[in-house]
Order: sequence, then C-alpha cells, then structure tokens
Amino acid sequence: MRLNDLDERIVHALAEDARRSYADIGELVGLSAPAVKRRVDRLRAEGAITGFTVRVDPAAMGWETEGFIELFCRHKTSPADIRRGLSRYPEVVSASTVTGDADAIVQVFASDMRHFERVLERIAGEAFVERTKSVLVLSPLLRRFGSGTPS
Amino acid sequence: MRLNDLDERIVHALAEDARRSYADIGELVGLSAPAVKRRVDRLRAEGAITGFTVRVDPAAMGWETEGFIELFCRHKTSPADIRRGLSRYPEVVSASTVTGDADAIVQVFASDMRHFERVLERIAGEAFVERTKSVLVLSPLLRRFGSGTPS
DNA sequence: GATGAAAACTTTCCAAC
DNA sequence: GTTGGAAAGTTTTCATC
Repeated sequence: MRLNDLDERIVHALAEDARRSYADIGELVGLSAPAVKRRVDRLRAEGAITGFTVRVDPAAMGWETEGFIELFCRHKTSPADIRRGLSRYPEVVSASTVTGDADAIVQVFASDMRHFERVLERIAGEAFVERTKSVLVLSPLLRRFGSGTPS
Repeated sequence: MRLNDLDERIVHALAEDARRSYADIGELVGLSAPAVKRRVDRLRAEGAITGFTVRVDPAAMGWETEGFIELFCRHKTSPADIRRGLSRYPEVVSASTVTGDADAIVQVFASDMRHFERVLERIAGEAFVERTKSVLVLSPLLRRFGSGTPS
C-alpha cells in the first residue's frame, strides 16, 4: 500500500494537528475540503491511517517513571505468546521482538519507581519469561510520536 | 500538575479518538460540550495536552524497517548535546538517556535496511558518539501510542 | 457549569473535468 | 476516477446566566 505525494502531505498535516479542519488542510495541499475528506476516508479504510489520538505530557498524567525491559524468553515462545502476555499490562506502551541477545524489548510507563518495580517483577514472573534486563529512562530527549495514555 | 478524574476521562476519550466531538465526550463524562471544550483548552494551556495527532501504519508510510540504537558517548557529553545532535534526523522518533552501560537509547524508523544502515553510520559518526550497538525490530507486538510520521 | 444563538465545519450530492 | 461547489446537518464557539 503506497501513498502518493498528496496523501503524504495530508497525513503530515494531520500528524502536526489532527483537529485541523479539512478546509485548512485543503488550502495547504491545494485541494477542496470534500476532496481532502474523501482522501482521509480512503486512507482510513485502507488502514494507512489507523486513528486519531491526543499527544499527552506523561508527567501530567502521573506517569513519571519510564524504562525499557529486555525480555529473554524460554525456548519455543512465539511472538504471539509474548504479545498475549504483555497486552494485559496497561503500563506497557510498546513491545517488539528484536535481533540480538534479547528476544524482545518492552517500553513501560509507571507512576513511580515502586510501580515500575512491581510491573517488572510481574513481567519477570510470566511463564514464558526466563530473565529480564531493564534500564530506566533518565531524560526523554526526543519524542516524535503522540504518546497515548498507557491505560 | 495533577489531573482530576474528569480530566483523565476526557483525555482517555481523546486518546481513543481525537476527532470525537465535544458533545460525544460530554455525554461520556457527564458534561455539556462547552464544559468539555473549556477543560480541553485548559489542559492544552497547562501543557498536559501537547497536541493532536494521527495514528499511522508505518508500513503504509514506507517505514518498513525499525530498530533501536544504543549510544555510548564520549565523556562530558550532555543530554542537550545528544538531543541537538539527534534532532536533525527525521528517522529518529524517540531518544532517551538511560541508566546502565549505554548512555542513550534511540528509536529509528527507516524505509529499508540500506536506509537504516545509512542512518546508523551517520549517527555513529557524530562527534559525541564513541560507539553504538543496535538491534533491529523483528515484529512490532504492541504499539499503544500514535506513531507520528518521522518527518 | 449550562444554555442558546451565530459562525464554522463536516458531510452528502451532483454536475463537470 | 477524482474534483469543486452548494446545500443540509453537526459541531464549535462565545456571550450570558
């Protein structure tokens, strides 16, 4: 599924401000409001656009502690198993299987260190997890995505 | 800056669909549309809400290759130096200084492996970078934020 | 925080390219 | 197959209570 130039500019405009009006976006890309709406509708139907969300300051939501947990899993653990296991944790905002020593990298937001520790211990206790290695975020330097609420 | 229960429910509704109408959200939380708008305006003014964005399927945008790069920096490199250095790369969607061996973890989206390699080499060549260690994402299992366009 | 009216925006339809 | 314009329906916005 490839997007043409006009579509990309529309998506770019929405990425900057998803509540911008279709008329505004149209002016930006040289289209009328209905034409922009039709393209956005099509992009949603195709799955290129999966939704609209709010960009939140995690601290304001009470998520002050962030960290990455590397997962080392038991043999024969499938990506689907990991996904199933982790999806129950609202604190997990992202997880991926990766190349290298670890099997997966999990990004976690917690309210404080105690909360982070509790989540880490529960994840480490999952049946498919052999061991974990975690690092805490000291300062978030760059965040070019709309960090949705982890709950 | 702490949010009360009503604010959290409004933010939660916007996180699910940022283009939902204020009347809809009001019905959900038991407020009139203008009352919801006033709270959203206040949350934006306070910085709790930093904006609205679109959730995109990275593959549809042509970003098929994802990876994490651990940065080991020269002595006396400040977080601000790292931030400055990395902000010029549109491929970098997130970066944080962390505890542990590495100084920072950088998340990168690239169009393909060749593109990823090029970005990796350029970052590794930055003056403040001593060495890097990178892992590639095999399958994205969970993504609970609106991954904005990395450009 | 609610109400109500005016302005703006969204959405549909249809003719035109 | 996609566009722009007009009309109808919603939503946003603001003054007022």
